[in-house]
Amino acid sequence: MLAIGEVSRRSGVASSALRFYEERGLITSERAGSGHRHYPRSVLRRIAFIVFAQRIGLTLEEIGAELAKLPPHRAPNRRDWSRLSATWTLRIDQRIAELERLKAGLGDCIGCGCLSLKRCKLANPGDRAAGLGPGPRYWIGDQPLAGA
Amino acid sequence: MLAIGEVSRRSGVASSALRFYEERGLITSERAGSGHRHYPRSVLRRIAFIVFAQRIGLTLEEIGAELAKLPPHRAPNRRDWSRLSATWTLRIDQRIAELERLKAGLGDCIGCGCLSLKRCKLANPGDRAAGLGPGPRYWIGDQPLAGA
DNA sequence: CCTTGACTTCAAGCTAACTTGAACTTGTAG
DNA sequence: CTACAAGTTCAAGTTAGCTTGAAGTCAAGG
Repeated sequence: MLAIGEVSRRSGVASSALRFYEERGLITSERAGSGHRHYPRSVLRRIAFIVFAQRIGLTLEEIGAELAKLPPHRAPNRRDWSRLSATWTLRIDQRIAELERLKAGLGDCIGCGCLSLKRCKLANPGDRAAGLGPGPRYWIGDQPLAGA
Repeated sequence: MLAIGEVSRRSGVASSALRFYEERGLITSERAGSGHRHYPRSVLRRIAFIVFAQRIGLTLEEIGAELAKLPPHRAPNRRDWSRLSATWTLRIDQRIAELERLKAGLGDCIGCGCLSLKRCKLANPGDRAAGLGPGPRYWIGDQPLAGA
């Protein structure tokens, strides 16, 4: 069992962040009689997952949903983890594809002045990986005219 | 010359956002006697640039710095724009490379439980494209032990 | 002239993901 | 026993990128 400071040092994630993750239900801890948190070693793998997932572009809420799929009362094994990461691979590929499209569009769209909202769909609408807040962005594929 | 509502409709960017961009120096407007903003058509291309750049992962501050490189008293031409986007291509490639590393690391690191801070450097330290706030993240390449 | 809608400014609010500070308790070393 | 580091909770602050609301102005149609 590890104290919060120990986990923080080993993971590189601040203690305050760990408490925050716990509040959000991403990790759990047992409490000593004193009230101090104690973590099993396996929490480190869980934290690694969180950090990787963030880097890929998932929100903490999404990450929480993924983690909830792990077996509740058993230490996750290799297969459990790889099942989760399978969906990531898809997301990563989608994000890469979007970046490739953006790259290709740099010359075509900004360079040439093609600002037609109909022609210039560089990104797939469904992608929330880059999570840039609300508000329509026709150029990035939000379908300005079709539909509603 | 276009009114702010017109620019908003054509670009898909909210009027409030346009005012915000102006406040941050990303775009400029002329004022009618009434105080209303009037934009030249060229502002649309500038806005397109902003939207694309955000999608790639640049902050508004970085975008402002890029836009500041455009000729001040002349409408930017194709070459001007492509000069700017040249640096983006590099960023995009770096980000793609990071995503590829993450993808490759999914199985290796989380799957197998390799949580060693020394071995598990999946991302390049300098990359701010994903901009996930402060705090060290050893696993993503922040060099925990070397250096200070 | 009156209404309506588009515009103005300014201040405050929002979300995500944390951090920071205050005030307090616990565990350990000397 | 006394320090002091490390832990606790809770509330409030931070940054980015806007949005929303209040209060008021301006322009065009009837």
